[in-house]
Amino acid sequence: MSDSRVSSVIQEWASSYSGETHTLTHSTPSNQLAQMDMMSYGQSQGLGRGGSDDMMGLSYLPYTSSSLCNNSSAGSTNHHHSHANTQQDFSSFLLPTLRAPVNKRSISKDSAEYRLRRERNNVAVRKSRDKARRRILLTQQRAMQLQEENQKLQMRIGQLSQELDSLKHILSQRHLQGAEEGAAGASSI
Amino acid sequence: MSDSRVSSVIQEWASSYSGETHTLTHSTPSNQLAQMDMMSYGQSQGLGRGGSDDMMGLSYLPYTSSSLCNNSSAGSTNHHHSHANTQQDFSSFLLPTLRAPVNKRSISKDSAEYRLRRERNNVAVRKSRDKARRRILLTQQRAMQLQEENQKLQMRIGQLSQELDSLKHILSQRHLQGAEEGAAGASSI
DNA sequence: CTGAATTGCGCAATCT
DNA sequence: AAGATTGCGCAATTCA
Repeated sequence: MSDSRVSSVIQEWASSYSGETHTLTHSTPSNQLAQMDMMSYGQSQGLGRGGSDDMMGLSYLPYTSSSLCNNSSAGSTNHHHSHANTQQDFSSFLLPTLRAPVNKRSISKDSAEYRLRRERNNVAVRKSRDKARRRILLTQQRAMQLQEENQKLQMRIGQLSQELDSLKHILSQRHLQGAEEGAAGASSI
Repeated sequence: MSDSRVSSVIQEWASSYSGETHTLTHSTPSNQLAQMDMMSYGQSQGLGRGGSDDMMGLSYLPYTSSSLCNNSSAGSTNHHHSHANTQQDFSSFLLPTLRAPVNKRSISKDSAEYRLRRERNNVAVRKSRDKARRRILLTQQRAMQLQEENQKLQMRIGQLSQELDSLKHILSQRHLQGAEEGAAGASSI
C-alpha cells in the first residue's frame, strides 16, 4: 500500500515536538462564569490542578469549574432579531486574583468580526486536527513497518552469523589440516 | 477507529423538542453550577466557493454550519450533525427502538441530573484523551527506538557481510592453495 | 437500558 | 495580525 519511504519523518515531528517538556501553561481556565461583554481574566491564576499526580491514576477531577458563557444569538435564519441574553455576572467578585475587566478591546460576540474570526479559527482547528490525525496514523504505520523490517534484519543477521560460523569452522579445519601438514614436515623438534 | 466522515450534514430536522419555556433567570440559585454557554451562530453562509481548495482537495469548509440552535433554556453549543437523510423512514414501524429525535426525553439543561451526567462525561473525556495522548507518545517513542535499532542492525549486517566476504576470500585462496598443492606439490605462499 | 469510552466540533487562550 | 496548537466542555455514538 502506501510505500511511503519516508524514513526521516520522525526527524520532522521530533523537531517540531521535541524541545518541550513543556510549557503546559495549564492555566486552568478556571473561570467560573465570567463574561458578558468582555472577557476578563488575563491569565489564569496559578493553581493548575497539577497536584493530582498520584501514581498512575490521575484523578480526573471535575475541575470544579468549567464554564463558558456565550451570549450572542445571532439571528440564525434571516432575522433581524437581536438577542436578549441579559446575562449579568457577578464574577467580578469571585475572581480572587486579577481584575482586568478593563479588558482588552471588548470584542462583542455579536460582532461580525468576531464571527469571522471564530469561523476562521474553526477552519484552522479542523485543519490542524486533520493534520494531527494523519501524522498519528503515519507514525503508527511507520512503527509497524519498522518492526517488520526489524524482524527481517534480525533474520538476516542470524543467517549471516550462521554462514560466518560455518566458514570459520571450515577455515579452522583447514587450519588444522595445514598445521598437521606443517607439523608433519617438521615434527622433529 | 471508525472515522465516518459525514460531511454532508444539513438536514436540520426541525429542532422540534418542545421548546421549553426558558425563563431567562438562569440564575441557578442552587449550588455552584451555573452557567451556560451559548449561541447559535448566525449562519456562515459565506461559502466562498471555489477559492479554498487547499491541499489535496480537502477544503476545510466552514461546514455550512448546519447548526441550528436548539431550544435549551440555556442554550449551549449545539452542533447536531445528525445525518438523517431524507429517506422516508419506516423505521418507526419496523424498529420500535428507532425513533425520530423528536422524542428525546427532554432533559432540561438545568436539571441536576443533567449536570451530573455532563460532569461525568467530562471526566471520562479527559481520561480518554489523556490515554490517547499517552498512547500516541508511546507510539512515537517506539518508532524512534525501532528506527535506532534498525540502524544498528543494518550496521551489524554490513559488518557481518564484510567479514563473510573476507573469509570467503581467504577460503578461496586456500582452495587455490590446496589445488595447487594437490596438483603440483608445494608452492606455498 | 445504563454508564463509561470515543469522537467530531466549537470556543478561547496560546504559541508562532 | 493571522494561522496553528491545545485544553476543555458538549453532544452524538459506540462499547461493554
